Amino acid sequence: MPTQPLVSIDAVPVILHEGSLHLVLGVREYDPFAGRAALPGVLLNAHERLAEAVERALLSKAGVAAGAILASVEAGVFDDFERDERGPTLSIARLVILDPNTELSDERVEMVPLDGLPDLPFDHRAIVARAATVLLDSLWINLGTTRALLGDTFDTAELIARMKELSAAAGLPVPETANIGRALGSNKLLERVAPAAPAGGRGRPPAVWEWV
Amino acid sequence: MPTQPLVSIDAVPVILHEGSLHLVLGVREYDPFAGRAALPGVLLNAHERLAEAVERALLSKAGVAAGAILASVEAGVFDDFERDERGPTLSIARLVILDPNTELSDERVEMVPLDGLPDLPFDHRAIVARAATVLLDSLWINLGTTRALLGDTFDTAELIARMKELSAAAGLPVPETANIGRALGSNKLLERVAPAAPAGGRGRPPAVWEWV
DNA sequence: GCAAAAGTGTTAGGATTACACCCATGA
DNA sequence: TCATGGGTGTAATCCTAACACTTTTGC
Repeated sequence: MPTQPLVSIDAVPVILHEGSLHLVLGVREYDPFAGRAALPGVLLNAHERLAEAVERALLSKAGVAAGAILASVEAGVFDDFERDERGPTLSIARLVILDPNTELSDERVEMVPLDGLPDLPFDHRAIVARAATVLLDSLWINLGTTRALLGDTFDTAELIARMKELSAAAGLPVPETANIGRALGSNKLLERVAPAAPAGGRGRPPAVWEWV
Repeated sequence: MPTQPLVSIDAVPVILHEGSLHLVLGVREYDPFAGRAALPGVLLNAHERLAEAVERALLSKAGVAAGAILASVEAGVFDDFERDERGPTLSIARLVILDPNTELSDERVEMVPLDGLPDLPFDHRAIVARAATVLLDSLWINLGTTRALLGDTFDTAELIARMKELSAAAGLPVPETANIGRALGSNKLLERVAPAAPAGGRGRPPAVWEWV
């Protein structure tokens, strides 16, 4: 009976890419699931801090530098029945919000939209769902993650898009959005500002908000 | 550089004892902190399930049998700066609600009231605070833990007492309690029933509730 | 009867929801 | 000028917080 634990730290890296939230995956080099895109994860080293392991996972599995991390929060601990004998049996998941300006040029990196996730190896699909739920629940409660997700200035349409994408990834019904602009208007942490760009899409341009 | 992780599973076992919530601690047999009461925790074994490790911790550190566990939920993952070189650097905490009828006869076991916690070794004080916060937040949301905490029938005074004890352990201000009985009356999962015992304390006896 | 403990009445204020309708933009 | 995407007006509803007051108990 072995006495050393097998624990992996799995990042759930989320990035705003071409106007929608994407999951950043790394193509696995080794079995199991060699060649398939999966959450960047590493086996935890002794005396290694959680944040260090997350950075190591992002860098070694997807070529993402630590500086790209805007926020990182706990997303749950997962037992995985399905894993092979050799692999980790326990996964500590951290939701990571990446800077949208990050260059993701590593050849192993793969981005998939949060509202159209493919099949993922291991129990990574369930982990992503939990992470999305955690982020949704922490909106307007954890201001760090909220600001990291939305940026310093954002408009109502962007917020609604993020909520829909996260709800899709979480497997939750599409949220009500009718009165969200009003709610933002009465949020004392926000201030309505004039749009920077002239306009973007088709209809009436949404209200733009800035953190005070 | 060692490559094996040191991960401990720490139970935060809570039990209703003499009318108030108590934390179940185990007196440590070995250094560090030999002789002091601490959360029952074990180093995670390879391929061991979380639930198994929690049961092992309770049995081996406090003599509590697995059958006493009414509910068990995740309470967070903790980095601990302060630990000695030899010890775990990462702790996975699980809140455990124990059956109030459990005989705690093990000589190593020690019970301390949640609303009057002593100093605890390691970062156990912070872990207990987080666990209490998690349980408070999951009241009426996670019905499993809620029922485990309150029992099949309970009265309004008991609920208020549990909320106060948990708030104290969490380091939160004492909750408002003026309209709680009303809220229970409009909860469709509960039904008001006649008190079983004639009466207990001094003033007017509280309303008794039963899960439908 | 008195004090303690808890329930109940009542009210004001605010939040939520829903729905209809109006406004700004690009084509 | 039309379709589109969003904002705004408005009212019904519900929830919340207070605070005073009443009820039920033990002593």
